[in-house]
Amino acid sequence: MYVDLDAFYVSCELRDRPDLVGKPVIVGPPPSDGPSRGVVLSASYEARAFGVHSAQPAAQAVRLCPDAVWIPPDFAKYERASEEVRTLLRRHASSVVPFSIDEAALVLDLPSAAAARTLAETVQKELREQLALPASIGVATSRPIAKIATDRAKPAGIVVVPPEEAAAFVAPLPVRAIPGVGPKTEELLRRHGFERIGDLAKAHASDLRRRFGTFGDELIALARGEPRPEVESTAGPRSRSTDRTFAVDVDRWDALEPAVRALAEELAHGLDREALRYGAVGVAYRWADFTRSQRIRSLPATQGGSASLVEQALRLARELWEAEQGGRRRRVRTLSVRTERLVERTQRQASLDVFGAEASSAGPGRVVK
DNA sequence: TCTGGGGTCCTAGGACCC
DNA sequence: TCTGGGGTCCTAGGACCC
Repeated sequence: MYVDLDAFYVSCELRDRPDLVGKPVIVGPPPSDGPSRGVVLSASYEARAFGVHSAQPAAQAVRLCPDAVWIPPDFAKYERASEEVRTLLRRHASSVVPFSIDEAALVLDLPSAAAARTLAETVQKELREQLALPASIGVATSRPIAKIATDRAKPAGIVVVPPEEAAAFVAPLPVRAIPGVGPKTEELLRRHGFERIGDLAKAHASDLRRRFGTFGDELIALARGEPRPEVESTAGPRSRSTDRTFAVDVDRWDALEPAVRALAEELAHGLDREALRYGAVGVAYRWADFTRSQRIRSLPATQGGSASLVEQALRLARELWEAEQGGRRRRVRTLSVRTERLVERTQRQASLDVFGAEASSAGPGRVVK
């Protein structure tokens, strides 16, 4: 059972501002703060009627819907609401798998489509009445089909796909409706004669695997409506990053350097709050032409704390910058600092790291007691 | 009319090892 | 004088998601 909260950020804000219910509301950088390079994060359905949608440049949304009420984002508020939702969902399923701040799947074992519908109605009603959050719900025997069903249920609807009807349900839909198929893959599929999901059901597995890698097998299973058990992962986050887009594109190292330092410190504090250590550090630039360059380096042992992160990030940022100065000399639009190969900070791992540092300083092949 | 700030997974080539 | 078959790790980039 896939649960997707409708216009989530806006819905969270409307809980505090009931006077705005029924009006075009946009969560994003308010135009009253001056021209921004930001985008719409969430739009109420009243605003969507004007053509406003998430990820749209704010300036464009202002033109489309000049009377919309803009609210600056409050991510801490949305995180709290998301946790309220998960707590509610856990009362109905032993296993709840969160996919994003506004989506989660309940893993269930139900006797019939009718039972699924009854439960979906209960969950939807509780979300609305207890948390004042509208949700769309899809039910199927595989996650991608449940998600597709949820998309068809928006807004505030329920779509249950019984297993024997799954293939017929997806067959007429365009391949773009498949989660994981974006513009590029859509075009590739179209060139191979796959327009609708039903076309994929007849394809040869080996053929699709050759052209689309491991994704080919998933495409066929989905098109044939095959059930797929949900695998729960207990792994923690794999990376953490933080980005800033400059108000004006930057063309001097002097201006870049303090920003790298600030982002690295911010990231380090976030990792510290989460009790995470990192095994690799990276820096990325998005250039004025919107392409990206990245440099990432693995560390000999995991590290924590802001001093080393700042040092590593500055070195990488400088390298990436000098490489560009020897070439196209583009300006930096967005700066990112990221960490990868994250591990939880525990007593045991901390002591192993100390061992690793001593061992390497003692030279290769030595056993340190 | 320009395009945020987070993330995940996959592929591919090179270095290196047995 | 030439060179197999298997593997891991690292880095860069691409596609996609909310």
